[in-house]
Amino acid sequence: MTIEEVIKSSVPMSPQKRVVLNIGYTQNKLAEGIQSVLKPFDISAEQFNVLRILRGQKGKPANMSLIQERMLAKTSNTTRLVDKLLAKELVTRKICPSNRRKMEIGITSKGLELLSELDPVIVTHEHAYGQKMSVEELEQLSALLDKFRNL
Amino acid sequence: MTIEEVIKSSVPMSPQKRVVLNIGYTQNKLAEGIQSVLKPFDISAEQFNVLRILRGQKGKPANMSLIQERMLAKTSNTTRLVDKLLAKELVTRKICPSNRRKMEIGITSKGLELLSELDPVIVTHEHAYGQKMSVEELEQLSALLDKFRNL
DNA sequence: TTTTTATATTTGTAGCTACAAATGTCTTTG
DNA sequence: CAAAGACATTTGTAGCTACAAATATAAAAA
Repeated sequence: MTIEEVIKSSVPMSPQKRVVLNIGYTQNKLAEGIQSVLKPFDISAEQFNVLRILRGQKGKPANMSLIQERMLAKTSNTTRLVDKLLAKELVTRKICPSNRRKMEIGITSKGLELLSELDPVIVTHEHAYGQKMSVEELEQLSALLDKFRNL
Repeated sequence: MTIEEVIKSSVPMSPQKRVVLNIGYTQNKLAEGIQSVLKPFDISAEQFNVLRILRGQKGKPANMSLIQERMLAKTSNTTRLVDKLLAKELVTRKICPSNRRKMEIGITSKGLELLSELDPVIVTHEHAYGQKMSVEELEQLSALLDKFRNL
């Protein structure tokens, strides 16, 4: 389905507006998919994201602002996400001894195990999209998105 | 900034994954923008969306399922959005006389006035993006997004 | 050293989605 | 007609973001 068919609008629209709608719609579809893939594991997409960031630290503990910075969604409320992960024993949190304003967040082995279970499932989901496109087209799509954002 | 620079990941990733991330990031940026544009008018992006759908009905009242269907976000909780709009006197809601299970939602003149105030502001925001692209590139971007979703 | 300012995080409030269960109304069927 | 089923919407619960205000600690300035 093209975006035109999806919204079956009566009035014609500018290419800009069509792109804006199309990005929104496509992102919705992607998010729904991820969500349903994660659901059986009792973890939200955002919590999953935090776990991946922590794994990326390779042992080094992360503080809250580092996590926030990497989250793409400006003001995801990191405190409350970490609270949830803590309750599931997927992360640890302790006050940084050298600077007691900061927190040191680490991933537990239980957290790492969950991620290694999830990895293949997520890859499968991500690679379900764009199957009908060549690598060149995929790269072009990313390049056009980069250019689109460029104000 | 390219998406690579945004996430500064240490490991290389597949073109598919890069696109997935890029769509998410771009949509975030767009949503933030819309939100800040609507903020002074005390209306959320979702409420704005419902209002536009109602205007599109050109006088015909809409029932809840019609609104839901047009909302792109599968399960936006239409009841609660309409509640908010009702409180601001931007819409009307009454039980459909021919089928009392249904609701008839209409936009008030106050709602229409708000929309006509918002229209130019939104267009300006939408057209801020993609300024550095040709119409052909914008159309190509939409086409690639359509193709990407095509499972 | 005391005050001020900056930094790091948390918390409160309001709005949102996702999903399932509950409610109320119509329609079909025995 | 009455029960069973389908349909349209609402409501409850849990998770999420956005923004601002509050807290706590560290660093800088007077």
